[in-house]
Amino acid sequence: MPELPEVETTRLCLAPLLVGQRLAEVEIRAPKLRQATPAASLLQGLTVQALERRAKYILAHLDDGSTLLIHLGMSGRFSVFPHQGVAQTPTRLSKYPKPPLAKHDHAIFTTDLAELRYNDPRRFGLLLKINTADLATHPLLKNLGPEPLSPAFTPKVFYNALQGKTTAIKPTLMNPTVVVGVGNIYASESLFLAGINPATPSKNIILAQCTRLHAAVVKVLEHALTLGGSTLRDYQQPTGEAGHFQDEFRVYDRAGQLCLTCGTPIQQMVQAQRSTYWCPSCQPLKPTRGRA
DNA sequence: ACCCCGACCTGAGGGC
DNA sequence: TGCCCTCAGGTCGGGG
Repeated sequence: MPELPEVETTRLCLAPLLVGQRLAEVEIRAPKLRQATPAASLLQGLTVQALERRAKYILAHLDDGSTLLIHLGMSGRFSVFPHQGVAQTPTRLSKYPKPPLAKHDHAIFTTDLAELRYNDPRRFGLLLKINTADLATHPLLKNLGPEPLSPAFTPKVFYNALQGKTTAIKPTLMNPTVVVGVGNIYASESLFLAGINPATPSKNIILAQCTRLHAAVVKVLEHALTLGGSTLRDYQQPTGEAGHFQDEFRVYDRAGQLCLTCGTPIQQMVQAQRSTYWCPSCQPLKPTRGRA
């Protein structure tokens, strides 16, 4: 499910239920996800001091000098269930009473406010406890590029990252050393918005195109974030509500349907073993002059 | 240093 | 109904 808007939506929903709260009970049911999971005894009793996001990771800073690194993989999600009588958080909490534990509920965190369940059918996700002091040099984090919604991500920084790259721009957009948080949906959507063909070699993107693509990435991610991300199949916000950006898709998952801008059928191809969607008319392969 | 590809998993959906 | 194939929002590590 999770690209930046979905992960950030998840973080925003979890934060009021976790920050400042003690993990009174922790149950770890899967010994291994992408990597071995930490024992519950290493987490239980600790207090969450802050909940941050870096790329598609959620970082729960704990009061023993460690951080729980959380990744949702392809199919991970949280569900939250407030305790009865607990004042509602700013987000409406729709699922109550809580159902029995489900298949693939791999971790359960209980605070004074709520029960939070981490579920991930495909187990590409991650729960990893590391020393907070080691975060910057940790192999999973040290090579990450700029956050797309931060001032560090500028057209010039982006342009420089494309130089020398023969790889097509679409898989490059998904390369986290270039920019983080952009996955398969938002890569296709951003390229459509910028009018750039996804097969264009990255190094052939001229500065003007790069500036448009930079703006498109920011716009698409921000728009998706305001709509709670995209719900395909089973993704949901921790409250159980769906996101709504899927109703705004211009190309993703629309193969054969007509382009909403020009009426040309949307095309689908495979790049780096992932589906890419694009409009051959709005996103011509040859660089065209004068397109808005 | 870059680039490509397989691997890691489960489940849903389509074709026969 | 059931089997078999393909596909799915991500990332890592090995080899060229």
